[in-house]
Amino acid sequence: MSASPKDMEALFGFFNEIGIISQLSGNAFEKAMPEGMTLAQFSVLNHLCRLGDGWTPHRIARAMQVTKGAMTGTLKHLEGKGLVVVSPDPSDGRAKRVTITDQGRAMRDACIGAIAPMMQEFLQKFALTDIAGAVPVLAAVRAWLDERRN
Amino acid sequence: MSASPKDMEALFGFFNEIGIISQLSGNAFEKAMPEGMTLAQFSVLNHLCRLGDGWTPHRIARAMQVTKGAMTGTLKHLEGKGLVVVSPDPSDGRAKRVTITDQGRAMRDACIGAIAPMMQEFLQKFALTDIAGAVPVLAAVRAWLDERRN
DNA sequence: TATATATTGTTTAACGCTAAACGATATGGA
DNA sequence: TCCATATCGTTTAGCGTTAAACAATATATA
Repeated sequence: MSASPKDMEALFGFFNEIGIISQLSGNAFEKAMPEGMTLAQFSVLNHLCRLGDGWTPHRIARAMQVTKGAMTGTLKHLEGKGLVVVSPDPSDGRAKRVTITDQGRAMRDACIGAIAPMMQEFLQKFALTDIAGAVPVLAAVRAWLDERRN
Repeated sequence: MSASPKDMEALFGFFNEIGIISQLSGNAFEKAMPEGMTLAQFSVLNHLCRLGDGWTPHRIARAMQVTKGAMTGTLKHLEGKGLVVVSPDPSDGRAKRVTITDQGRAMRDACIGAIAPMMQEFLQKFALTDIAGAVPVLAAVRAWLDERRN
């Protein structure tokens, strides 16, 4: 049995909403964050803070679901601002290691603080349970897409 | 009362899933579509097919939640492939009008056909009701972000 | 009517992303 | 040991996006 046009429309609507939310929310985040900080840059800092640093660029790229080339650029920006340090891996001549600096940690905290008011505003409008309720489906879809890609 | 760190995490998780799905799904679409067609280009064609053409670039840009500058580029690509025609508006010297060509309609159909197998695959894994069930929340969030932006 | 303001579309700079090609280094098998 | 293959990071080309500045045209107001 093949998908009816009606089903296609519904799926389209789903992915369309997702795409627009991604764009609008990412934009809102970047407008709130300290000058020059992007969502991609913040995500890396946040990742290093939460899960520890010393990772290779490649492994960070995989964790962020992004290509190596994209990560090269993002790390270059972060390094230029002194928020991370990228040094050669002593045990592997091909690899590098990424370390977050104190400045980087401070910037990550500043970003979270800058975003908090918007989150506040958001929670006044939406019940957290409704939002959290949608996450499992989203996570399943994300996992499927991620698996399918490889 | 302010949002707890736990709440922030949950919200972060929500927007993070959204961002990744947007990126992965957009990528999967573009890989399936005819060579050179992008999601942005297809979206414009689809819009013109479904809601009729003769729109101004600015109005299309608003409908797609995109800046005028972004639409200028997308229309240029579509026009270069002969999929749309952009002509001056007789009644307003500033404006232009966008018309879809027969080739454009054919390309839109080809894109939908190319995407169908993936949709098929998707529906074998996910219940449409689960997906459709998430749409109202997503639409509400999208509406909030859109309104908040202005 | 004349001037100020608003709207439309384009252009540019900066950032993000992918895909593909490359150089450098590791690793595993003949 | 030597060579083929794999992995890591960089670079480039191409597309998408925003924000901001511009030119051209419309509209409204004084």
